[in-house]
Amino acid sequence: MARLTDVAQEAGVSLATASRALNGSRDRQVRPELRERVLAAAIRLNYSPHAAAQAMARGRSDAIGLIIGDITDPYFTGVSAGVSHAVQPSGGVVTLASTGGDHARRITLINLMRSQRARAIILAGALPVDEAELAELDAALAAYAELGQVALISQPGLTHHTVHPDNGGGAEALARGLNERGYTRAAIIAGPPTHQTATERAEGFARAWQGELRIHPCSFDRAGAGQAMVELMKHRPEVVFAVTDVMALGALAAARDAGVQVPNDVALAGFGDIPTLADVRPQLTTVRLPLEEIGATAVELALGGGEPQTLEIDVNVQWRESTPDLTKGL
Amino acid sequence: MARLTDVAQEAGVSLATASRALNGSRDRQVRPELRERVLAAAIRLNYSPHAAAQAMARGRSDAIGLIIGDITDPYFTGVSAGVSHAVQPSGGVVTLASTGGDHARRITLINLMRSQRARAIILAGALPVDEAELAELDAALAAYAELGQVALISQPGLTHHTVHPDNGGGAEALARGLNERGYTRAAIIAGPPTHQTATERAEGFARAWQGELRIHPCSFDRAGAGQAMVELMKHRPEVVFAVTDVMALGALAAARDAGVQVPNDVALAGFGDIPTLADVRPQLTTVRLPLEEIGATAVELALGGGEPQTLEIDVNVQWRESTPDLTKGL
DNA sequence: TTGTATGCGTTATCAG
DNA sequence: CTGATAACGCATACAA
Repeated sequence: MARLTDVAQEAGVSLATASRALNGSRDRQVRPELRERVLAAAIRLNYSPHAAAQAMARGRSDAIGLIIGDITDPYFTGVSAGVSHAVQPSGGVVTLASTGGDHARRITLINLMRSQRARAIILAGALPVDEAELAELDAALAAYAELGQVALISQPGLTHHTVHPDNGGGAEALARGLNERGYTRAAIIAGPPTHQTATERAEGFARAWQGELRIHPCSFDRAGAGQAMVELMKHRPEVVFAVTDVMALGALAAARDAGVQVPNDVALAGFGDIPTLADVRPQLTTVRLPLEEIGATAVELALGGGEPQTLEIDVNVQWRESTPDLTKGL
Repeated sequence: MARLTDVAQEAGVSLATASRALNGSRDRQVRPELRERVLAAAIRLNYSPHAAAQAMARGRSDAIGLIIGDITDPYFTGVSAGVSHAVQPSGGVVTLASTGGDHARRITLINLMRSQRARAIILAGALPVDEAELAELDAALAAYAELGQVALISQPGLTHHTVHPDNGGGAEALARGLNERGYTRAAIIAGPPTHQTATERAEGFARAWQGELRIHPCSFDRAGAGQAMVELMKHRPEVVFAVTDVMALGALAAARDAGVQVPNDVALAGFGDIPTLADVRPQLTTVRLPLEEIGATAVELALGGGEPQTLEIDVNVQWRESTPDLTKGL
């Protein structure tokens, strides 16, 4: 593979000149004629700059690291798309890696990004509740933070930039709206109590809800929600709130399997408004998270630098078929 | 940020020893006692190896580049998950980037991976049909190929490793099965004639189909498929085959909007079996692509080296509600 | 087993 | 404007 030295030689100029011609360092100019010669030589030799060498010589890298939970999860891919688009203009490169929900792997990935000397790390996904794990995460991020910016997409709690969707507020609005629509007996498919995002949503709902309420914990996925739904059906709630859309879909499938009709037998609401919902019937009421905006905001924060700040992202309820208005007759 | 030199000094050993202790080069051993000292020093100084420096000194990188079309597309995320899992054990790092379907950006990304000196490039997505574009792509890959392995997930046609889902065969099987189920008037929502994957599927279907057939080109997405569906409805086909699931869902939505019922008024089939389908009713007949397997196979091929070879991936039809058997009464 | 010295490809500093 | 040359941080051949 041709090196810059080779290009310089081929063009009959010095290494320094070749570097300046190809890279265009802004303080040094190169005579057009020479520049042409260098460019031509580079093309002739099929030259490709050695990114690692550049990074080392420059002492910095233009990569930004994005760590997500699961690449097949529409929540994360939505955020990733936002990050990707936002980074494009600044010519940055995104290194995407997913943890699969594994704490150890998340730490590993943070250290990996540190090794890469990434300009920033964006970490999407709920913070661990376990004290030891949180401390370990904090330590890993702190170690990185003396090198680059960190932006969290989750809950406030660590001293880094944070993008925080208003989970509690959204769930509150949902609860109030359901009350107004005549519902009085609700149940929450709440996910694990150890999951901060899940908890924020469940608590927000509970805070605003007027009436009977049953809270059923379960695993933070489709299957867990399905099982929870089966259990909850025994108590015949009027409406079920699942703390994520994916879980709401799991609940919907379980209901269908059990011969329970949504919304005739029970109303159902989710959280997130993932694209998948467009093709689901009945259309699901949910709380919309602007995923792309969330990702883009994280990039802004991370690249902007400055003191750590927390940005709240507004969410809003999308009322749809799965939660009909009971006050307007059947 | 602490360098290896600092660690060596702190531990009272030479640079070389520190390197060997932390990295464990296999031909040189380090006395356990010294190793402990180095490890302790590294932790004390919060040392993090400089990946770029390592890459340069070693003359190689352990990153593998994955280039996909769209990160929000379940087809690509499925493949990505497969790649990611397959790479894990070998300790590799995946750099994921998406082209957004833009040819120029794809070329840019290939060159970027070349700059990174990635050990392999996995390129997922249909090859361009445009001669000039194909030539440019070929050139970019050829330039990279003298440095690392290339694995294509698409159609055979370039001299690199290729993972090729049997699009034509799958579509043929679908067509035959529909004939057996009593259908005689079909239509294809075919996508753009310039899209190789779309074309393989449409042609496979046409090849095996016995009876009336109308082929309707459109853009390779949900919206295009919806418009196509509206057009096709005027001709009252018994069954419509959309060349991707996403397009089938677009068609389904369009049908619903037009008051046309699936499968009562028209049967519908897709291609891919993306996870989304689990929550769609009626359950959609489709041709299942084993996405994770496809991704994993690409990794095997790329990391295995050797002469370029093409691996065909078997697909199979999933018969579901959207294409009832007409020969069994209503 | 340990240490010394060299080179990886590039940028940046400093003279010409 | 151009050209030597010294870093950048690490791995490794070679020497001890």
